[in-house]
Amino acid sequence: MDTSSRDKSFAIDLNTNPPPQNINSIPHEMMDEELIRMKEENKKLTTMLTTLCENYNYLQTHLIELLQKHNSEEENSKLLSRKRKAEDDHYCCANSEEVSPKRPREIRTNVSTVCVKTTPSDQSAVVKDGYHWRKYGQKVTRDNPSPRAYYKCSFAPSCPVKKKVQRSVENPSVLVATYEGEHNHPLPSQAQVTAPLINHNVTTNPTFLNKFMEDIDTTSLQQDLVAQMAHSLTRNPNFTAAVAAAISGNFFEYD
DNA sequence: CGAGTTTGACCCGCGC
DNA sequence: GCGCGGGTCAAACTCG
Repeated sequence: MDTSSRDKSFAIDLNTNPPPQNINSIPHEMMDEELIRMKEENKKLTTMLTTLCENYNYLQTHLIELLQKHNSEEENSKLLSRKRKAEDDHYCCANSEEVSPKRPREIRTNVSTVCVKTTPSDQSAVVKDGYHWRKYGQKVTRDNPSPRAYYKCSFAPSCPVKKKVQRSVENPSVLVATYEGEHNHPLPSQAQVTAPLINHNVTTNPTFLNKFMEDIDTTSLQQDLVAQMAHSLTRNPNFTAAVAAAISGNFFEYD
């Protein structure tokens, strides 16, 4: 996302009155009035921002649905590929009893992929999702130089959920976590959850999403928005003067 | 000392 | 049948 272009679209003209030359000459009544007006304006801005975020979330959800549809269509067109055949075998076994007697084949139910953007300095392949995971293996796969880590849910001993975490080939700053199965226990802690880029079930190849999702990280966008607004507000001399007036007004009240 | 991680070995399915 | 590659196991190791 281009920040410079957003500068203009998010610029806010508060249209506040210019500050008087001598702040002490303002009557208290006027200061109070101004303070109330600023509070109302602040409330309006908060409402605007909330609406903006809601609209954004709605659009993101809608877009993910469209991407899922797009990917499933793409998958259907590759029926003869080798990998596809292997996946078909996996899924057909979910409905059949023909499994190996030595090691029962994994029944892939509820496979979901979650992409999490990490900071470039963060080299750990850890996706904090609130659950407790125990690493039981690591492999370097052929199609990706980054090692793939294998985790089992360790919160409940009987929990069948497994997780694979690997950095994206296209964008190493994006961690791709693949979850298999369903937790048979409640979420241990929701406080530790980091905002994933996608928290919907996406049974598709995540690489297509990665490039796109880089740009719409929820957390960073909200931070960007706040930064943008703060930047616009602090650059507006009328706003800074009004804030100064309001603050000094408060000081007068305490005098 | 227990829980979690590392890592080499092993298992198994698949393609040739 | 053989080799390759992904997934799992388990002993050794680390850490709090």
